[in-house]
Amino acid sequence: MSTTGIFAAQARDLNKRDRTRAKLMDAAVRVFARSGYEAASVNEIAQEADVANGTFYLHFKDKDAIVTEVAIRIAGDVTRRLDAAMADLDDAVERVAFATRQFIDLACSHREWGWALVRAGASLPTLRERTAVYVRADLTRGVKQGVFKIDVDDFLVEVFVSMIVAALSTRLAGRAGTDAGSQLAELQLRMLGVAPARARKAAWRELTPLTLASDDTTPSASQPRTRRSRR
Amino acid sequence: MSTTGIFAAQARDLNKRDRTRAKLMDAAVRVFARSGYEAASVNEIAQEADVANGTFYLHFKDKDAIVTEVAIRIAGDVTRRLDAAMADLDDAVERVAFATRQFIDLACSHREWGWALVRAGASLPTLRERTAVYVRADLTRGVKQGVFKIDVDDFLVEVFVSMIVAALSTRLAGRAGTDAGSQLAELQLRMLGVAPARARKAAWRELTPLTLASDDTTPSASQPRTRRSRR
Amino acid sequence: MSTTGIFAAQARDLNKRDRTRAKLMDAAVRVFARSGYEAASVNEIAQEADVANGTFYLHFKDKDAIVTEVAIRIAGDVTRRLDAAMADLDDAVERVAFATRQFIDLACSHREWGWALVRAGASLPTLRERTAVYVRADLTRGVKQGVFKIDVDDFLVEVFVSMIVAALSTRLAGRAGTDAGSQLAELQLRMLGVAPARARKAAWRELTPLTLASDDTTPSASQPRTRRSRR
Amino acid sequence: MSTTGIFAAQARDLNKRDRTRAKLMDAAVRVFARSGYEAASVNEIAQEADVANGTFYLHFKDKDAIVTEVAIRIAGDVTRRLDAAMADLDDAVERVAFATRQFIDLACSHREWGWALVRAGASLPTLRERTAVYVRADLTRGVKQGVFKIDVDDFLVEVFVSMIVAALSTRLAGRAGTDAGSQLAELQLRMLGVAPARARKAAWRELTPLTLASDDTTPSASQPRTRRSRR
DNA sequence: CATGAATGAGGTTTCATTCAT
DNA sequence: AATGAATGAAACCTCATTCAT
Repeated sequence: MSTTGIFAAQARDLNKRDRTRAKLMDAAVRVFARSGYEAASVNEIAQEADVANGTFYLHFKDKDAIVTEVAIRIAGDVTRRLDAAMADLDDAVERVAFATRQFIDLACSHREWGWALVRAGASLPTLRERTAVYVRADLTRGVKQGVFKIDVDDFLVEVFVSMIVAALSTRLAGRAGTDAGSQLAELQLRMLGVAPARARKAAWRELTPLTLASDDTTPSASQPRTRRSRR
Repeated sequence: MSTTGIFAAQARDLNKRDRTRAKLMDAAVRVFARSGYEAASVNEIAQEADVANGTFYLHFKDKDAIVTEVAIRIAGDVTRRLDAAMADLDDAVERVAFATRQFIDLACSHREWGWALVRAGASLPTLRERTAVYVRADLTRGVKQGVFKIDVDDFLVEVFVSMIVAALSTRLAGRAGTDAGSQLAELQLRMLGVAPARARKAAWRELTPLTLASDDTTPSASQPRTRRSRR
Repeated sequence: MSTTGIFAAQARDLNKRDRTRAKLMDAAVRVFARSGYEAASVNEIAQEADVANGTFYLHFKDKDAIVTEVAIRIAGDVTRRLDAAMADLDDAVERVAFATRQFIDLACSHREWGWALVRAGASLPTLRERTAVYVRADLTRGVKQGVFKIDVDDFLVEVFVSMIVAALSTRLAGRAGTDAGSQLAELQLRMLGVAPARARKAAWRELTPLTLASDDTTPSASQPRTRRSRR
Repeated sequence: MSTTGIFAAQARDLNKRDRTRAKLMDAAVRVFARSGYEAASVNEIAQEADVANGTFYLHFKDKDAIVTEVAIRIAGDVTRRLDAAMADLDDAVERVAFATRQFIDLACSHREWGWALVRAGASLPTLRERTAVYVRADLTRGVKQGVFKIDVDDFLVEVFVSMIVAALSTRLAGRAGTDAGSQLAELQLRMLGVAPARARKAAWRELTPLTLASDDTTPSASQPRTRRSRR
């Protein structure tokens, strides 16, 4: 059960068809993490999911389809999670620092989709686009609040997101420590025009780790961990 | 001549073997630019180079070999070019701004290898590593000069390089204008801790475009183009 | 039915996978018979078996694998058959004559694997080794019975087996008659030191032809053909 | 000079064309010995001969042509050599024993063409045919002299030659000692109907080793070794 | 729904042979 | 004569996808 992937956990109570579908998606994430999108083979995914290869095509039109689906689901899960956690966070500086750090930590605590993100991310425009929306919103908010001295455009968003992916990759590869998120957040805030002292403070503030909803499904009251101290 | 690739241009006067080799390398760059490294096939490269498929193997063991060779050559050409142009530039702020901007402009004026860099860069560790050396040197220089407020480590270098690639990608895709280099340089300098005003000034200073040596080699005294405004 | 190969006949009642595998093995035997091992191509085997080329690789890693499998199966079938038929034959002279003759006749009545043996035998060390065990046993038996005046070693066994293959080859090529087996057996017995008269008698004794078990498996009581005159 | 092949040694004084041709033939022998005929590539032969690959085709139509040529030359050299050495040997028993033993010893002292014989012999029908003529002559002689009790036909000759090749192979592989020739000769004589005592005596008689003419070319009077004691 | 054998297009790689130099 | 780069047919093998069960 602990080795069961996120999607399977979420689908535990659904019908068989959906459970098989979820098994395939989890398998895909693991395989993409291992080998990247191009090198992943449908057979490998099916095998990893412990179903016959033909079964794959009952659930997905082709390899592209599962990638897209996985990307959408991950993006959805994560942004929903982050969004909820930041609901009462108004300050753009804090939001950006929080989102960057939590995203990196989240991806690192689910190494498989962290790697999938890094290894297959290039082939997942959907993922980048969906993420970009949230990034852009927070950057714009910061401009409106007068704390970010930048023009928010595609260019900036792209650069901003790439920094996160680069940080994630370096951290997953073990070439950065657990405070990679804080380091990056500080760099990003300075880049956006936030005063160094303020950037540092926001980036290194104590943080309660998030977990993906799925993990909670298991026991019930065991995790009262949505309580985060917000400034 | 304009359709002839860089390598072929450089090999114009060499023997047939080397000219074919150069044709293959130019073709590889075009194909990588078009489809990325993974999707590129040896046959496609050979076809693009207008040689028989078997010919490829007279020159390179496999796809990896040509990619490595291409990466080494590009990295060599570019860093040699940039290095020479920055020989008498001492100020780290100016160096970083100059290098970032010229690199992006250079890559954009050789769209094919610009795209190859973006599309296949992940599979070109050699390229990243070789580039990283120069980046690190300038970042360290800035720290020593007291203008950068950062710790220089793998993490920072990786993030820094990723920003350049992201900017390049956005610009090549037409989602950023010709001043993408300046925009990015400004962001980077602020990120490194340079005062905003100073960052802006260095990033937007007038600049004489570089060209790759190859294009020049032919005529001799014709280009007095090492004229760079020095602050 | 007569064009169906031995393996396919044996696999008639098995599942599809095994039947395809058997078809491939039969095809391999035919192709090896036609062109020898080296010249045989996987595609040719697949084509001969009337399956897609990719199908080959679902069943065998490469040409080596199928050749080994075929060799093991043939060696198994034949030695099992001969062994059973000689179960109550104690006299080494009779055993050697019987085995040599039956082997050659058997291989000639299954021309395809006879030729495969001859054409690909060199690449079937497994086959030679497995056969050698039985040969050696009978030679040793003869020495113990005092009828063979030889040292039994690798050298002798190798020479002995080569004689059989040479005889088989000549007979298959039509340059020897149906009594090639007897001729060879007589030569071999004399070579081993058996008195000429005794050699001749054993080598030319009337003989009931054997058939490979496979042909029988299907109909049950229909073939009371295990009637062999035992001396 | 000692590493120079036989053909090159023989061609020392010829014109350049013939020397190159000889180098190619020597190289072919070495390559066939290493890898067998099928696996040998023209490029490999050319490289071994230290000439450009295109040069091969100035001398031989194709791979088959050089094989045939080599076979003819070797067969010629050897049979000429053996023939000369047996010129005054009348007794068929002695001739057969002598030829078998000298052939095996000769092939073993020129390991390269010994192996070439074994590895590529199957593809050298010419070689077998040319050898067969001499074998047949001696067998027939023995029948006429009343010492061999056999029918001389293709079948017998084929078996007889195969025994020699098998013995040679076993010896080259190191699985038989230096007296393999004698062992085999004794077996063959018994097989042919020679009385065991006589067979043994002829097969184990003291023997002066032969060498191929080529080796002599080098020094002059140093080898007065064509003197063989003949009974 | 699920299975898993089979398909076949398309990739990789080798090598006998040709041909411009 | 010799060179050696280039050719292209043909081998090898993988894998997305289909289909009979």
